[in-house]
Amino acid sequence: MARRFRGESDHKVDAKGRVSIPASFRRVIEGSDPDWTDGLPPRVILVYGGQTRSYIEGFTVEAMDEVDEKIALHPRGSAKRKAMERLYSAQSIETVVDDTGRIVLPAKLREKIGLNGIARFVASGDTFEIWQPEAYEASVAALDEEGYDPALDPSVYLDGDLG
Amino acid sequence: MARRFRGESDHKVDAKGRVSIPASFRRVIEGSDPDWTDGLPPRVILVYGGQTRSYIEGFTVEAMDEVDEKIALHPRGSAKRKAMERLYSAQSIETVVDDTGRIVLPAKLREKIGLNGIARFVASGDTFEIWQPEAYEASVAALDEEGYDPALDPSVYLDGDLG
DNA sequence: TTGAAACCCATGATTTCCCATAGTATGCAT
DNA sequence: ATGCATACTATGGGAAATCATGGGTTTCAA
Repeated sequence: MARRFRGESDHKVDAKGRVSIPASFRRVIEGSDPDWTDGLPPRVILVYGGQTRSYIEGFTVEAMDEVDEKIALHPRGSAKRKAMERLYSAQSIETVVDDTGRIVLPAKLREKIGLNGIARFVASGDTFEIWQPEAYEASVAALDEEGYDPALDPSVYLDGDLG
Repeated sequence: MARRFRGESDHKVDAKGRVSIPASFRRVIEGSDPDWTDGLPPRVILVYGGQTRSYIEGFTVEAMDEVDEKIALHPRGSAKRKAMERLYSAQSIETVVDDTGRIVLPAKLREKIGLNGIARFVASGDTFEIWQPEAYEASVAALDEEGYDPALDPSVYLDGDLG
C-alpha cells in the first residue's frame, strides 16, 4: 500500500485561488503518481461534487485509479454507476502541484465549499480533504450528535463492534 | 509478535523541538519498519489528537499498519470510522528518527501536551507515549482513584478476570 | 481585448542537515 | 581484575535547504 496522508493544517488562499499544499502531502502525491519523476509537477485529482459534501476531496493518481476500477465493476448504464461517474468523473478536475508547492482552486470549487481566505487540509487515509475551517469544525461537532461521545477515546472502537 | 518497548526516561526538548528518543526504543522502531535497513532513518508515527489525551502516542510503522487495517473494517462514512480517521490520520504526523537518534516535535504537538523543557518517554507495549512529566505523574495518581490500590502488586491481575 | 490561467521571480520564516563535544558504556588485552 | 581504546548516547549550534506566501508579466482562449 502506498504511503498515507497524515496531519491537518491551514493555508492561505490568495486572490488567484492559489494555495500551498502541506509539504508532507506533496511527498505522498509525488510517490503515488506513477509518471512522476524528480522535476516534474505531480498530478492530483480534486473531486468537488456531492450534494452532501461541503469539502473537496483530493486523490493521488493511484487512489483515483482504484476508484475507477471499482466503478468499472458495476454494470454500464446502471444508476449506481452513473452516480459514481458523475461524482468522480464529471465533478472533478485533474491538476498539478506547481514548483512552489501550490495548486489552483478555480472559483467554482472555492464557491462550492465557501472558501474565504483560508483552506484547511485534512488527511484521511489515502485521500485528503480541503475544508473551509468553520465548516470543518461544524462537521466534527456534528459527529457528536450522531451518538459519538467526544469525551470517549476513539481508540476504543479499534477492537469494538463494527458499524 | 514484534518487539516491544520497555522502560521510561526523560529527555530534553531544545528550542527547535528536537528530542532524543531512548536508545532502546530506537532498536524497536528500526525493527518494526519494513523499509528500514542499516543507514536509513527509521520512520515513526506520532498521534497527537484525542480530547481526552494529554500525551502523544508513538507508533512503529507495523503498529500503525495494524491500526489502519482495523479502521478499514468499519463501514466508510460511519461515525466510528470518522472518529478513528480523525484521530489516527488527521491528528497524526509521520516523521523519522535522525542519525543522532532524535525526532522533532513541532510546536503544535508540544503545546497540545504542555511540554516545557523535558519530555518523558513511557513504554506501552507496541507503542510508546510522550508526556509532560507532571502530567504523567498526575495520570498515574488518577489511576489509584479509580479503585486501583497502589499498594497492590499488579501481577495479581495477570491471571485474574478480564475486563 | 480582457479576464483568467500559467509562468517567473522574490523573500522571510521554518525546518533540516551537518558538524561538534562531553559523557557513558562496552570490550578487549594484558 | 585493570586500564585503555572504541563505540554509542545526549545535547548544542550554525549553515543550508525548504516552505509558505506575495507579486508582476506573459499567454491564450473566448
